[in-house]
Amino acid sequence: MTRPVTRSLDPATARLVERFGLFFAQEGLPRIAGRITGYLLLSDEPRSLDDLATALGVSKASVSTDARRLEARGFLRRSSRPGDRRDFYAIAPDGFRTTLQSRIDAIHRFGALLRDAERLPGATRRARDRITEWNAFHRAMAGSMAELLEQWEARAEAPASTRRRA
Amino acid sequence: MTRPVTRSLDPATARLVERFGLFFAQEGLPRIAGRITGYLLLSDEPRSLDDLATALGVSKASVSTDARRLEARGFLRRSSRPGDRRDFYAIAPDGFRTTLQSRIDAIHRFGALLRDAERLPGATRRARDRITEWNAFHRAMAGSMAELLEQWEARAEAPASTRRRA
DNA sequence: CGGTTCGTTCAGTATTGACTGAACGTTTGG
DNA sequence: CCAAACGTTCAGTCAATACTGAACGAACCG
Repeated sequence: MTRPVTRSLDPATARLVERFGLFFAQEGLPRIAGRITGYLLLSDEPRSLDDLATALGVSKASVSTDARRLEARGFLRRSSRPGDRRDFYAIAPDGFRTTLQSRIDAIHRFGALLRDAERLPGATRRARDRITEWNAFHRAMAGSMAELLEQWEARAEAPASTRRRA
Repeated sequence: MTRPVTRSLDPATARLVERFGLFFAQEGLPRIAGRITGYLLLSDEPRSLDDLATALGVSKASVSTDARRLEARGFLRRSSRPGDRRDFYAIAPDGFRTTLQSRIDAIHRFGALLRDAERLPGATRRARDRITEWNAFHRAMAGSMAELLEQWEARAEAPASTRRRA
């Protein structure tokens, strides 16, 4: 059980994991974080740092920092086992929930900026109106995302039989 | 009319514009792009490249590339005036629309990745189910954003009298 | 035709950040 | 105690990119 990953991944998996890395990089996040995410998404059991490092072919230092960063973002969950000193990482069950929440927070921070811009003494009437419209749009967007979040949580709490798929 | 901006901004405006720059930088975009956005958001008339450069205290080269990049993203609109060889930039009226659309596209690209991961031969049942759930969530999110977009366009097309302000 | 005024491009610099190997402190087990 | 196995940290390297000044080409104007 939980056989350690001593060798690299098979080509097909490696290619897919790499695509995760590239996607993350395109979004401005470290590529290794993407690879970790892709690999853990396909892993059933939580993986240790050494597992991740050898499977992905990167240094343990990078895995340590990136995994911890992903954990801080709520994307991964760190677990430990009795009698084992290692840390294990797995995809957090509600990972996207935390991610979406941080996106909503960012929108609100931008909204605060817009609010201050709107109140600037030098702002003309037209500028104020334009900013107000932006603000309304962003508020609507944050609201829409928050609503989706609530619906999803309600769905997650519903019994599996009432959903299309578990 | 359209008096050129030969000197820097007043302190309060400059501070706010700088906050836009910092916000953009935090989101992984060039800081100057944020400053341009903030400044144009407060400007009534479109601004020339030289106006932008002197007002923001940066080189014209930077303003040229960043303004063009923002234009490509649909964030700014470039205009010209008869008898004037200069280009003028202003906030695009439907700027957030294009921005949101590109966000939706990114989600769909990620969805394609998840679909491929789901179909990976080595994937176990549990992994497949986990990925399916992720995919459903992202699809719901893209749908929610697209819906918001439609609603907003409908609102934009409505006569001004039915809205709070034009 | 020059000379001026645009915008863009290009080479170069500086800054940021990803990534690594090695060192470190801690815990476990002999 | 010692040695091995953890995770973290730190100095250093490397690549990407933001930003600049100067050069460039095109359009306009005398």
